[in-house]
Amino acid sequence: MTTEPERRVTRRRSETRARLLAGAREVIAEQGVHGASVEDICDRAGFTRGAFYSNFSDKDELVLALFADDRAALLDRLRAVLASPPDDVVELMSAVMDQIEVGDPHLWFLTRTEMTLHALRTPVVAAALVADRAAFRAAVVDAVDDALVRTGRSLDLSVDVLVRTVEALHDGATAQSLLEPRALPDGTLQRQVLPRLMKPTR
Amino acid sequence: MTTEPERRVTRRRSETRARLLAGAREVIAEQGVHGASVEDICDRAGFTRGAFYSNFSDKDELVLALFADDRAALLDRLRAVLASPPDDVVELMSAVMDQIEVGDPHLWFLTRTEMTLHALRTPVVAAALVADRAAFRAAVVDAVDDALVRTGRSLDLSVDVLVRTVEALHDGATAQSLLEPRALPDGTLQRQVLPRLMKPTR
DNA sequence: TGCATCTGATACATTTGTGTATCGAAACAA
DNA sequence: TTGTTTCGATACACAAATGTATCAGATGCA
Repeated sequence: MTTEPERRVTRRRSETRARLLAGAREVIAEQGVHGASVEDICDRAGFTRGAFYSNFSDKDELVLALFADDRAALLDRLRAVLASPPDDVVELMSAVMDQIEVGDPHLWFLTRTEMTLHALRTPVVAAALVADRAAFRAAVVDAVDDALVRTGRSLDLSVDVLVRTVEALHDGATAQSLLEPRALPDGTLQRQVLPRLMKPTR
Repeated sequence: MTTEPERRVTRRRSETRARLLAGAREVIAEQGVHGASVEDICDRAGFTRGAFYSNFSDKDELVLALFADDRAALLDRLRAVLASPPDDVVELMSAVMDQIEVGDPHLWFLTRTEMTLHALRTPVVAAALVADRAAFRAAVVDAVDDALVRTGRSLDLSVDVLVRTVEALHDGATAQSLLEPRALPDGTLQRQVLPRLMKPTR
């Protein structure tokens, strides 16, 4: 075992890194992972490529960092909600769903979709994404089970299937809402369909 | 109004064009619209860039043609199914859903997702996509309404919302199935959830 | 068959993107 | 402060992609 170079990270550096990631998120949303050049990203963040290559070895590394950040942030938000879960399971699932998407739906959807595509094309990324999603589902399943026990009710649908369905529905519905904001305001479909999926019985 | 140059299209030419489109579909699925170079596409189709620029003015034009083809083909398949619709509405919707996706799910999903992303970034493309989807939904809604009248049943859910939900669910579920083919074989989620969404009543 | 047109390959010029090397300036420890 | 380390800008070399011009051979028509 050799000791690490032990580089200390200055405040300036971590802010530069954060700004580069934020810039990358926007540019990638606008142009896609391939379409976004390193130069585009730096311009957006207000740096030159020197700063970029000082912080990341190449674009792949930045993209990985960006996606990993997003997934970690999602898990954090989820845990925050599940810390004090509502008793009503429909409310609970609504609250969970609200955490999936945060900030501008456009930016969120494009980033998430780019992440999915990237995963489908890159097995290592797929593995990481699948693992994080499994953790997400497991946490929700536990919370829903607890709530059911607490209130003495039950669902006639596997909770795991329910969570997967909610995820799938949310993704697809958001795509439609972004394409037709007038005809289908964001969240409309989800709100109409979710209660119908889970009719708890005593 | 000036008359068009009136170029006649030889058999060879249309086959070249078709092969270029087929090559483009594959390469774009693998690398995304931006990631696919014109040269990549030509290699895949077995041509050089000369053939490409003889048939398309640039990559944008080819991408537009590819997506337009896909949408037209979908509408054709739909009409074929609706020519002899089953009486049972769940069966009917299943049959419709089967037409959405055709061939290799991987290729299908990646192409469709690239199309959605492209539309979200390009208003003109979005308009075309939205129009075609509206036509799709309208056709399905009519068919379902007919079937309901025929069998003297009714649904407790707007048919338009139902169709949108099925589309959304199908997209999201396919993404999950591609990422986790073992845990969630293709179509599993759809088959479990669809009947639950539409409980026809007398 | 012979002629005119069309098609797609090749070669070139240009643009765009990547990654590295260098160095002044900023940040921090003493 | 002063000395030392780290950061990010600039400049350069190289690679990849695009689009145009040209032309030999294929194709279709008379």
